[in-house]
Amino acid sequence: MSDFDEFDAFEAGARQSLSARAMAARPAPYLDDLNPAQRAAVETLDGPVLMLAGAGTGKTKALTTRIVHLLNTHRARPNEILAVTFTNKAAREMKDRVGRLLGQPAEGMPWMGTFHSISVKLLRRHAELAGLKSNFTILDTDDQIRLLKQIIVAENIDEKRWPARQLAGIIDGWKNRAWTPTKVPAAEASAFNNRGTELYAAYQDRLRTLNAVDFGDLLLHVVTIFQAHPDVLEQYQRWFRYILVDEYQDTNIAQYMWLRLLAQGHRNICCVGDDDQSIYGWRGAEVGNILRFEKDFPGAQVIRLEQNYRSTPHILSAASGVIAANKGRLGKTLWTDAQEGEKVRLIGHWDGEEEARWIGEEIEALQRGTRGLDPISPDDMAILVRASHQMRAFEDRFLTIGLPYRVIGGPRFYERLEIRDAMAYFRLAVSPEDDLAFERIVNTPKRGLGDKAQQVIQRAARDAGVTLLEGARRVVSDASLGGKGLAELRRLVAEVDRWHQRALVPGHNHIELAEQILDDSGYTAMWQNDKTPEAPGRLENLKELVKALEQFENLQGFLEHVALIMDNETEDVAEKVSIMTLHAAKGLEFPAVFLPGWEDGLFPSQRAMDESGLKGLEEERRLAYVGITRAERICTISFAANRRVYGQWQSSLPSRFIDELPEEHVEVLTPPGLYGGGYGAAGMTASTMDQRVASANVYNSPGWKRLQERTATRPVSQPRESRNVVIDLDAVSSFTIGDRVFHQKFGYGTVDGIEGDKLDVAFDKAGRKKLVARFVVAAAQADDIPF
DNA sequence: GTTAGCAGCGTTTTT
DNA sequence: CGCTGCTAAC
Repeated sequence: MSDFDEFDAFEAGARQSLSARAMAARPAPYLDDLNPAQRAAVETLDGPVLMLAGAGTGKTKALTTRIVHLLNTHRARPNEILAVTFTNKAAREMKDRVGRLLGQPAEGMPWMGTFHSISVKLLRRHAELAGLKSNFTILDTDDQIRLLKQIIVAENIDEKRWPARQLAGIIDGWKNRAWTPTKVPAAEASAFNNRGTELYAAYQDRLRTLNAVDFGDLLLHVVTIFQAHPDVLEQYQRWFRYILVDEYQDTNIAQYMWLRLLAQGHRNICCVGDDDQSIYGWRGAEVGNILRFEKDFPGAQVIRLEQNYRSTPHILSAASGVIAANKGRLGKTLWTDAQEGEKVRLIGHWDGEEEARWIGEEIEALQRGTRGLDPISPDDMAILVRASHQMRAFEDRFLTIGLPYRVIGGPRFYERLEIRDAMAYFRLAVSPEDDLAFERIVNTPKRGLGDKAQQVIQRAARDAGVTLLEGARRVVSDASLGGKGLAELRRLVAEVDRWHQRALVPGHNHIELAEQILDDSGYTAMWQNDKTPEAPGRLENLKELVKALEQFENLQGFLEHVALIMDNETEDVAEKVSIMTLHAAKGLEFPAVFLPGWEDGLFPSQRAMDESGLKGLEEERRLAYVGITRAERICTISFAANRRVYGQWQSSLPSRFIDELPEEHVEVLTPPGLYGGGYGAAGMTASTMDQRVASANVYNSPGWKRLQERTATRPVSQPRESRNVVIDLDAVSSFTIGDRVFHQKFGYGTVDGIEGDKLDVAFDKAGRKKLVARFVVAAAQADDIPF
């Protein structure tokens, strides 16, 4: 049954009257679970509501309980509630929790999802109003850039000086502001060498021809349809009795307009957010949306959730102290009942390597339980960095000491080359007219169909006004192409036809078909024959892709799903420390959090300050706030005086955010090996330092001096005599010098030396690394991962 | 058509 | 320093 069936019946006048108001609300035991503010947020159902929910104040609980309350009081039926999130993860969590509260799966809530997934649903229904067919394809960033590149080249613009990536950024920015090509203000006319708007229009034309949309279009088309067709808008305004929005501080202008238009009907819109956690301004998010809420929605009630259930008072106060330096906040005062706990710990290091070393040891100490603290599992610890390149130092160190870790947020599954290639094959099998998919795979694997051959196909297609596949068919029958390429092309066309025929059969085995496609096309073989370190992993990923198909009825359903779901959740069981960016950490919490790299220029990032001035600095400060408030019990901030940046040593001052930490909530730790003499003291003069950083005048900065004044005498985590290193004799003895080995991250290499449980490996691509033996396998084992 | 070698560059990234 | 992406030579 379509999600629109009931909606259509409603539009036809067959809606049953909601007996809600006549009916007494059923008992609501779920309300007893809430604090007064949460309860107000749940029970204030009518009219606009802004729920200002600080970090760790039970916002999701309030939001989900509110939905349950709406249902329980019969204010709305499940399909009349529009509940919008940003991420699929958040949508999933909301569904789960509503289901749990209801005691049954929240299946009947078709309008609970991300901005994008809901927009797709709306746009498929009204595609013709945007000049599209309802089976349009959704391009990801990669396709988008390839398309723009084609346009730029076609316009004879020097792609070097004016890269497609940049144009994509400009166009995205415009779409985020809900500007169609004709609506781009004159002030933007100089964009992209004065040709921005013109190329934007060309790009939109091309998308329409391809029956495709990019991510920005999903929102933009819906907004423009609503604006141009009040009758359509009105239906939805009437249908959605209650609207809920999560992470409102992250909405951009287009999303804001989308919401405003829909909310004009019943005016029951509840936005949840925290202006202090707005960290996506650079991506088009407008903090202004949340700051302006009361003006935008007159009569709005603002409910503050301020009781924090996550962190200790010291951590909370430290975070509040930092964020207090921002101007123009709506303002909240977080408080907690929790026990005092540890102060926020602050430590300076000589360089980035030492910082990584110290954190590694500290993690092991926390894991064992030191200084009267209960042991903390590595699963409950996280290292949050400003920029992903900071992760490397930790990975290197942790590999050396054998500390298991996981990196959150790396390249995502569906963005990987091999997955995108495979998907292009599937797309072509489902819709042979998908020219972008055809282009992608026509010479992958190599079929001797290079630029020249592809030009011939392009021309044939354009001349006849047909798709590339049809163009290719003509080229084959005319034999307007030479030798090997022609034979290969003939084969490819025949194969696509065959796949398509099979894909059309209702109830066909799509998993078998997918495997067949990858095998017939030679794609699997391509990676099997590839001897680069990545190849085994790629085959593994392809296997996973096929496995993912099991959850769908056919390829089409799968492709539809994947276009919007780009997440990569691999649940692994081992206890591991998490390493991720501060951005990726939003919404998460950990008993122990490490915040390294608090140096001016790195954090706050120089670039953010240069490009966005005070606005940029304030966003960085919010990022600091997000970081600190991730911690439940232990929060450790650190910085390094020296760091290698792009191969050059650079020294920096402690972050200005460190100065903003209220002293009474901070304990300054002394790094091992430095206590006694202290920082700046005689033993650390330039003469004994690395000459490369001798000119740095770190030790006279106000921040450094203040740091010293605060320095407590208690040193922590001194190098320990007995480290609980378990030497895995099997692992040690299973390798000898000269062995070929394989490592998940570094690929293939040769064992060069063995010291205890550590191997010295010269990797083919990644260089020399010292790492614990159990992180590598014999190369022969990695060679034949079957597909 | 493929590949080696070099110039250029270098936050954050929910969909 | 190390990666990406293009040009120039096989």
